[in-house]
Amino acid sequence: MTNKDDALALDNQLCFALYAANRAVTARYRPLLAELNLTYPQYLVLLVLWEANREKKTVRVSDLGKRLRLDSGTLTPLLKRLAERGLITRQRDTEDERVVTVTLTGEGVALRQRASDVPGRLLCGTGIDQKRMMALRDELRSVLSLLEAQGEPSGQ
Amino acid sequence: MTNKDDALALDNQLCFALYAANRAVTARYRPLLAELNLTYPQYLVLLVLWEANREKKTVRVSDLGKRLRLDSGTLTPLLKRLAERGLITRQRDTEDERVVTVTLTGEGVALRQRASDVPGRLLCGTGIDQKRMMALRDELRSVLSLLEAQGEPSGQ
DNA sequence: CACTATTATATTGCTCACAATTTACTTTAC
DNA sequence: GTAAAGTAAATTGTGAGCAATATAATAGTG
Repeated sequence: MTNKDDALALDNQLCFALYAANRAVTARYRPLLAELNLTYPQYLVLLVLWEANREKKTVRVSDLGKRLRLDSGTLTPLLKRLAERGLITRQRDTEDERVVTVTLTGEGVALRQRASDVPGRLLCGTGIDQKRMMALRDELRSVLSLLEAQGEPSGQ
Repeated sequence: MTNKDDALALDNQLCFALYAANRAVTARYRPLLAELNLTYPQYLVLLVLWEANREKKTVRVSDLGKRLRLDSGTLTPLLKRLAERGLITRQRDTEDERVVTVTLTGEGVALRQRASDVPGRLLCGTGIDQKRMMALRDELRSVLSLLEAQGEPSGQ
């Protein structure tokens, strides 16, 4: 009795803590990203594109999906909005016409500099120090890999 | 240069770890909650209602909002769906007609038992032990309160 | 070469999240 | 008591997320 009550309560706490913390962080980003006219998922996509751009790598929609754990149902409309804003171009690969390659425009590349102070501005004043942040990040990553590891093999 | 590059690197960002871990956890819940015909946010709302029910407390829409950090734009349609399914009732307070009180139906109360094994089933096989889970929960809570603490005072 | 399976993206439909606005009611000030 | 300010939900509109399905192209099999 108390066991299952506790289980439901703790469950409540951990899953809710994750859920609430995630939304609190994105809420912090919102005003900063609004200055760049970006949403949080759009910013994440651009982070991947900026990184690839520096390494002269091409990025396909499926690459973004793997990296961000998002499917085409989420990415396609998001990328269309970024394309409409002139930050990226989407074009079908001529080699394999199933593939769509995403490329930053000049404007898209330029936006990187305007975004470069976002991470710094976000944390300043929160009282969360670097070391603690990285420890939490590492713990979350570890949990993520545990969650992603199993389920795949046995799952249908 | 390298500093700002590192800061903008996706993998370095706490926010992405949080974002991905949160979605991975809700993805784990999804099949379990689907058996109860519930979504994850609906489950969170019910956790609050079950708790309040045990303490014989009444819950208003605004109480749910405070607890879950959600506004009426999210809660109203969600609660309407739960009401349509016969799990809750929504009724305007006669004392103060601006207020809507949310109450579990018998079916809503009964669902608690069917949900009681969800937390146990979720974690089994992930290799995440209780102690670690609680530490993570505490750290997330602490970060959440830091994020929520400041911003309020200066903000409009 | 036809046939099947696989892969990559797009589309549709449903459910959050949240900003901005609206509606209705209550409280406060005068 | 009436006007103004404040409060509680609901509504509207936009942008995710994701399941399920559709479309189209490639790869593999006989």
